[in-house]
Amino acid sequence: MMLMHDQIRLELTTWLLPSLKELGAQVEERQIYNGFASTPDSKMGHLAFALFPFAKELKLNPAALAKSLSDKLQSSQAKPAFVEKAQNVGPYLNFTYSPGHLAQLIIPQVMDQSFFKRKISQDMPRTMIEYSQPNTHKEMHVGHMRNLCLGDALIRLHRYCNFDIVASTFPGDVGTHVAKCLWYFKNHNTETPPKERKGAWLGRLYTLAHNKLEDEKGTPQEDVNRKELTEILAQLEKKAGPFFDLWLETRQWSIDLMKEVYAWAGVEFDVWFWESEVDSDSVKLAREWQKKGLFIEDQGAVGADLKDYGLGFCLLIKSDGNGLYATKDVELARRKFQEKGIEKSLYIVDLRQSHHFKQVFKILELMGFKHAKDCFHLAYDFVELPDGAMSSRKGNIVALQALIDNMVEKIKTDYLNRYQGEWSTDEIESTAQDVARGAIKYGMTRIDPLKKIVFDMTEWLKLDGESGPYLQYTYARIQSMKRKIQMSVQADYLTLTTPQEMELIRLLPQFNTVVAQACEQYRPNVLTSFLFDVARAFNSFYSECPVASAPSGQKEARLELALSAAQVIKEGLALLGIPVPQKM
RNA sequence: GCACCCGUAGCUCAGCUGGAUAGAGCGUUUCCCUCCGAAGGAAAAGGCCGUUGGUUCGACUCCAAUCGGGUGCGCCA
Repeated sequence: MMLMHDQIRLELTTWLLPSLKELGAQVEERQIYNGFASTPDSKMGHLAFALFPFAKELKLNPAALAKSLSDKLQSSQAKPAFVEKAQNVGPYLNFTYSPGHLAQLIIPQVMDQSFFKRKISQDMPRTMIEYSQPNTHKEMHVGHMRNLCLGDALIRLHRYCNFDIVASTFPGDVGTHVAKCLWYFKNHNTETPPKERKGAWLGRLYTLAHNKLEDEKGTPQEDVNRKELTEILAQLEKKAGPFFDLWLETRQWSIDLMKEVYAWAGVEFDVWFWESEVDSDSVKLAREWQKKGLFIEDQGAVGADLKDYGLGFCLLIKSDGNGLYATKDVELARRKFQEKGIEKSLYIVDLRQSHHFKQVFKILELMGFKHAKDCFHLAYDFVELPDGAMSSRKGNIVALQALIDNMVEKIKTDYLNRYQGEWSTDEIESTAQDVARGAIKYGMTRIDPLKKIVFDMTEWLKLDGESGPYLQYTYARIQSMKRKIQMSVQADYLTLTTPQEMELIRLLPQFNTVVAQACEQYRPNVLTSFLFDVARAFNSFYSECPVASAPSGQKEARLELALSAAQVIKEGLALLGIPVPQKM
């Protein structure tokens, strides 16, 4: 359960509760706590409390109730220090903050990190988040990156909110795509494998294989090809023969590629499930339930008839005796709960699989699996190119490693090479890498998961406006201030009075609430837009409020405000897996 | 045919469990580095929130219908 952790709302709640009760309302703390909303304009106050629901209960005019409440509050002694005034405006009670007092409350907590350690929730179910299901023998592209960034961000968000999270991945290392790739490798390839990035090279062979097979459809060669592929699949099935050996070797190349990508992205999995490992057990499980009568035979194949539930027919065992993706997912779900001791299971897979997961979860339910209700598919829309969908079969993909190289190069030539001589080559390189991480991860998480992303390379290389580098730049700017400005006396927070200071102070304490919301809604973009607001507020403050030249006391307060903004940005970006450079 | 997702400014997107005058970024047009980092800031222009009904004191938000786009629906994963 999510807790009421926002100190500002809590203090206001405590203040309002007695007065509302005196007025006859049957209210609980949480109702009030959840009743605060932002005002349309800071001139009207900084936080609003709408009286509609209480007026309805008391059968009063909301505006009149707001007036009575406001009157009662004037005589109340418990007014929080950060409230400058509470004013009834129509049906609302609007609170205007005193920026200095709010700063006094918030800045020390942010500076000593205690703000980020508040308990946001308790008793949350042990949850497995499965994400990143790349195929071996194919190249990884920007589409995979969306899944990776989304999954990683959700894991970090959940952990921040006290969830016990098990991160898992389920790569596809068996199936016809593998056979096609190996077939081409052995029978048609003339190139020698490169020394580095073999996984990417192998992925390109897959595309060549696919195209060759397509081209030869309808020719006498088609039959030959099919027989060769069947033989390869048979060897993989038996786990013996030259193709099995080749599979072992090339599979590792793909795994190396995945691991390189994961290392670059700072992603770590607690559990790796392999399709090849659940394959045979999954078929056995399906056979058992066929005997129990849950799955039926039809046209030589076996599956679950889900027509009563509007889910059609879910095929589980092909007429050749092999299982399918759904078969594996049924067995995998069993393993997750029974072997890993989880209480909730989240699957991050693109929305094309929605139907698949509905079928799988229904089958689990029909099998009497008590955790069927604890399985959730988080569907996200995929990444498209300006000229349409990406497909490794067609080969029109933006390869991940190429994208990263491209971006790093661009960052160096456009920005960082100007520091040559001043910074070491390593510093330039690692900063460029971090900025590229920022650009890609922010770009992938800033869009609502349910909306598609059109990947336009030139747009992504711009790095201005609402982007990861904008936030990183803001952070680096503040670090630079920190290096240059000395603090000599105690900060006098009450000197913080400008609208820019107010706006920034008002935003910072919302961090935990925003993170909780992003987590609950599985939408990291809630966090990205908040961080962007903070950075924008800071940059506005920066241009309007001189720090170094401010009188002592105010100088310290402003610097601490800036440093607090930097802390929030850093913590927030960390939840998106984005590093912050000290300079850039 | 059925199901799911999306439809807000020229483009890309925000808009919290319904609430006060719908907001950003990019692009366009102007300004701002004798001052802590211009990957920055300030300002202007740009909207019948796909359409039509309904629920409500109140709808971009909820419901229904409809149009447009996308994706799925038995031997791929």
